[in-house]
Amino acid sequence: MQKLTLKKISKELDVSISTVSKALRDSPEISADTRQKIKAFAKLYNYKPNNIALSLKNRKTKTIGVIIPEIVHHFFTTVISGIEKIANEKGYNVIIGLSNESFTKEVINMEMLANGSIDGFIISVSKETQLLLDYHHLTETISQGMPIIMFDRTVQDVGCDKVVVDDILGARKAVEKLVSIGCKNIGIITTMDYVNVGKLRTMGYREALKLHNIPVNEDLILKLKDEVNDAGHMDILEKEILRYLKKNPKIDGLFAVNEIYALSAMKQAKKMGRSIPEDIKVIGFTDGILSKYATPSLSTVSQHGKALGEAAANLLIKRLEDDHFEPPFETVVVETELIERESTM
Amino acid sequence: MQKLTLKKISKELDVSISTVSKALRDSPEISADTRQKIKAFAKLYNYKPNNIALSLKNRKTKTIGVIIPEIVHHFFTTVISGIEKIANEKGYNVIIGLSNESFTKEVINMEMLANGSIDGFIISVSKETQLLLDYHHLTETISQGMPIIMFDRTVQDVGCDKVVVDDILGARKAVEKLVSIGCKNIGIITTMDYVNVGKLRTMGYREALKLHNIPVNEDLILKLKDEVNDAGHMDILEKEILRYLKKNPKIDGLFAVNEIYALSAMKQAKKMGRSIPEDIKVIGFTDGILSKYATPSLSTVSQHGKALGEAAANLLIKRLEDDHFEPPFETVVVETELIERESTM
DNA sequence: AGGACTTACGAAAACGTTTGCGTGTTGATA
DNA sequence: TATCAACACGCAAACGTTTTCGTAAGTCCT
Repeated sequence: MQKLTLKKISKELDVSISTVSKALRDSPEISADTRQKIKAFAKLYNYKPNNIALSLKNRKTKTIGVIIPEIVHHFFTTVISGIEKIANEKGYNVIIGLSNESFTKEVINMEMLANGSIDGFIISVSKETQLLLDYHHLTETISQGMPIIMFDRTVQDVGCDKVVVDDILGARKAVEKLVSIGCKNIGIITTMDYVNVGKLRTMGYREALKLHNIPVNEDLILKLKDEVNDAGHMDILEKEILRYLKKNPKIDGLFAVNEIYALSAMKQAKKMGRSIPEDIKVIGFTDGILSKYATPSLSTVSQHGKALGEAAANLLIKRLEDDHFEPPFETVVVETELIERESTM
Repeated sequence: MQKLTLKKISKELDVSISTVSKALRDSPEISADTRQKIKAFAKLYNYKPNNIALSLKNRKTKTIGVIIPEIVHHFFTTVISGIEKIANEKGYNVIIGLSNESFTKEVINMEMLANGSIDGFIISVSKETQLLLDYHHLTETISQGMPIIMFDRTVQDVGCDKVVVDDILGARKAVEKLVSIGCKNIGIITTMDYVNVGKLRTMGYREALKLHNIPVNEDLILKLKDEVNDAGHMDILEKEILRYLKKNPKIDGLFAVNEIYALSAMKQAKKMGRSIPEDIKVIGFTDGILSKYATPSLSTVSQHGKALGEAAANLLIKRLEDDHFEPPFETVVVETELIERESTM
């Protein structure tokens, strides 16, 4: 039994297609009699209008495209769940494209979707895009009249709405917390500077120290190359961290820009015979599942990913429904929250 | 600058729409001359055919719908990444619907997508659906000529392709491992029976014991209610587990049907002064991020989620491209793998 | 020069909707 | 009885493609 269409109904009931359409939409043009008949038939055979045809007619697909670097990542999934929640409430679908941190895949994915499949984008750009500084795919999409909302990994020079977490403030609050509970030698484990969020969180770290008149010791800043993040290279990551900890034995407080760095650090510290939080207090970034179930559980800066996703979706849908794609653009800042757990108690 | 269409090109170049279409598709009907001219123009202004129009014409959307209970869940995200990989390779898009473990949302989501938006489904049903045993949305979709691939949480009585992990065997291998390294009192922390995978893994546990002539002690089987999985109810979960461990002090081996149960158990055991793996060896299920970064790192049964997703996507796309939606249906079993880490060393 | 072919293009239908407009039938009114 | 609303419905266009078919002009042959 194939899908029912207006045409089939019209044939079956011996009326015209337009009569069927109007009847189903309760047009007063159609007599109550035939209206009932048609609606009964449609209900009986469970007629549902074809979305594609509607999309073509209305020039709206009611679906939004989400482009993210990776999906096996707790933060991004929370963002998606927020997007999906709002989208669902407002009758939108969510189509997902993964860039796998590759510029090319990001471009291809966007081009694939930009040709009518979706009404607008929500995107967090790949690391490679941040490196190459090539944003033509973004600007071109926007100039073709398709709205984009950027989140988390945003790029300054593209004009569009953005939803960001206050990385600097979040990091600052974390480090200040460490200061306030008595840490004298606070280190940071972070990423290379071209990763936007890593850079910002490092800035927050410096800010906090300056604020408390603590001189910044560059030795205490460990910048990890991207490669160590690969699942396969966990050993390298751990070795780097171990070396860092050994080289800086006076560290009594540690701020890591993500969970993995934080947990690895805790593990290596324990291996060195130092206990947490007694000897070293640790705070991470991103309230993922790891922090919660670690032993000791990890204090962390929550980014409220779901709220972020909700904000992005709301922003996009508002633009779409208002049919207003021009500046001024908004930048929503989602507040971070320091969640205290065992690693700083 | 709005999107370019065939019509606009045709107007601009003063030819007919069909000429443009044919020229762009390299039809020999069109003279080399005009062909070049049209292609140059199209390239210059970056013409891309409208996907929606193509979908309507071809009655194919080249997108596949994925319905899962939750996205903030490592296993599901790995599955999605596998699906997306294959989909991407074959020119398909992936649209995601979240049921949040609710039957109603599952039905609504499917109905929303089934009306032309997608070519086929890949689905893992919600717990509520498993409880209610109501599969009309699945069977109806199939009878309308839309193929469905079920994975992980499958239902027996729906005729369609399936991709499953061998839960029984995986669990058996885990428990046998515990036996082989000398555990005499092996407990299991599992879910209520209506959760399919929990039930199967419990069966595997029983099988393994029987195989080694170890009598099953029902006290050692802890079945946790679903509610304790909510992020907010972690304390209840931990209390339940603690009570269980105290009631069964002789436990020296523990098999948990998911990571959270396993990690919580390790934490509570440590709290009781028992060390892992010396006093209690632990194995979990699902090779998530928690297992890898736990301290001690957790031995676990990997389900190869990505491979599972790839298999599902391949199965679906094969059906779609072959235009063959009838039985016989396949059931692909993805092998599990026991990953040994510190918790059993 | 007239017929048969080839070449090069346009018209139109189809996919499934929605909607403005035209039109035949009815009943009422003058 | 002629006029005219009101009513109830059908036609056709439009969204952007692809593709089949029709056809005008040009070429070739006898």
